[in-house]
Amino acid sequence: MYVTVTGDQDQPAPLASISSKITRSPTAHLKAGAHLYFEGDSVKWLYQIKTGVLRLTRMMEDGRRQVIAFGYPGDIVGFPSDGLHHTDCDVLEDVCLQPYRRSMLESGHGDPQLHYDLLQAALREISAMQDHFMMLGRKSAVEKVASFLCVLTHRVGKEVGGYTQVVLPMSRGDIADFLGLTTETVSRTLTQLRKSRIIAIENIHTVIIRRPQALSSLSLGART
Amino acid sequence: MYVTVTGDQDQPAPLASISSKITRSPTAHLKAGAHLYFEGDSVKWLYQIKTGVLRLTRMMEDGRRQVIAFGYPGDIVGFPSDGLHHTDCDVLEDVCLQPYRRSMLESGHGDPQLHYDLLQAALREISAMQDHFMMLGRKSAVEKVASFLCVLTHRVGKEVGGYTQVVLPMSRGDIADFLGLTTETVSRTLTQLRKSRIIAIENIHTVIIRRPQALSSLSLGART
DNA sequence: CCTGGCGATTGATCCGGATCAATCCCGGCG
DNA sequence: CGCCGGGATTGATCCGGATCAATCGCCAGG
Repeated sequence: MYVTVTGDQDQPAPLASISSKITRSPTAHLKAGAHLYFEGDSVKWLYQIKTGVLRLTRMMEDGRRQVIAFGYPGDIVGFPSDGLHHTDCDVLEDVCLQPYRRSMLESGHGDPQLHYDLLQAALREISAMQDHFMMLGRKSAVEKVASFLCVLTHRVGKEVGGYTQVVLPMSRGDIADFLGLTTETVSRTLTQLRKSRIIAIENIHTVIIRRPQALSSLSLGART
Repeated sequence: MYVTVTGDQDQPAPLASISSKITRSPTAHLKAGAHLYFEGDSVKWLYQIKTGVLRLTRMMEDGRRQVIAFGYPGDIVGFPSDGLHHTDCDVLEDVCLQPYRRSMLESGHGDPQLHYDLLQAALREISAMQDHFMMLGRKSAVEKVASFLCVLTHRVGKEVGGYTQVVLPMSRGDIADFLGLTTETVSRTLTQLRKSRIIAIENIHTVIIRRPQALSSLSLGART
């Protein structure tokens, strides 16, 4: 599953322990900035993220960009459609990946459990994307940014001195292209959340969630 | 696959001929207005639409609605996530449905071909939804409406006197909630397309595509 | 045939977020 | 240490689409 708002936000990281037969290949390591695949490439492998962060994007001819998802540990990326990748994928923060042959998803001969797990990951992905539709189509800027921070809080927040710390390896522009906003609006919204003492900005890539409850209310549409 | 903009718009209707072993149950018929399932229901069946049109929706507590997809003949609806439905589904235009047991997707014992076909449908769905992200996050009102009409033209357009006729069984509000707009904006945009002689509005539920090429350009971002 | 009602259209105005335009901040490098 | 460059922030203004508000059009029911 990707970083998207889900109805019940406390579901465990999916596939934390995927089937562990010998069908797995050795893990791959990639540095930030590396590309995992491009739109149009034919799919040979799916990847489960062990550590690090990926970025999945799609572009229009005129350069407009949509970040489809950020891939965090536990997520599976690379699902084929008609055998091809339909997004670009590159590395935001050094990753360690567990590759699985595409055939493990599509036929599963030899490892039914892995086949099942990959299928379930695909199905969860559909559900997560449906939630993101609501985000893109119907939420205001504040609701979008608050939702984004809420999800990250639950997925990768770390407890530090009573508060939750969230690292944002992506740029403001990436967040904007994920939420359907501009960099300026993302920046202004973060400032606004900081001024209302809901978050604190430790540095450009680190925020502290000071009032998680308030953030959650905002993400659902509470005014101000 | 659902009604969503895909990169290559002329791909054949997916699963037009799904595996035809005896594992299939008798078809079901439902009248417009009937509900097929609700969000939170546990999934027992998937359905392939033979004829008619379905509407998949998701709601926020405060009543904001997102139409996730319109289901047309050939589409499969009802993919489970954690065994549950994550949208409501109701009937816009009388449907004839071919049900498949959920187990056919998840294990496929007894009919590997059907299992494979359902999986491919799920994967195509992921890809279609990614395209819709670009629509919701990055396209203008005109681009959204033009894209919507383009897709319907290719999927369900009928040739009538040299032009293509498209039937819209859904209301303007449904279209708005699908595209992340308001009814008023959808209505105004259709009027605008009519005045530029790109479409003609035969009646509320029927439009004629007079200049498909112009419509397609608009959907990709051509100005005016 | 008249009437009521609801969705669609059209008009007027408002406003949230985009756009345009400076700084600011910070990290890398000479 | 000072300079440079690119992302982030902040400010001023603009504009596309939302909102508020009438009609309009069409069909169902008396």
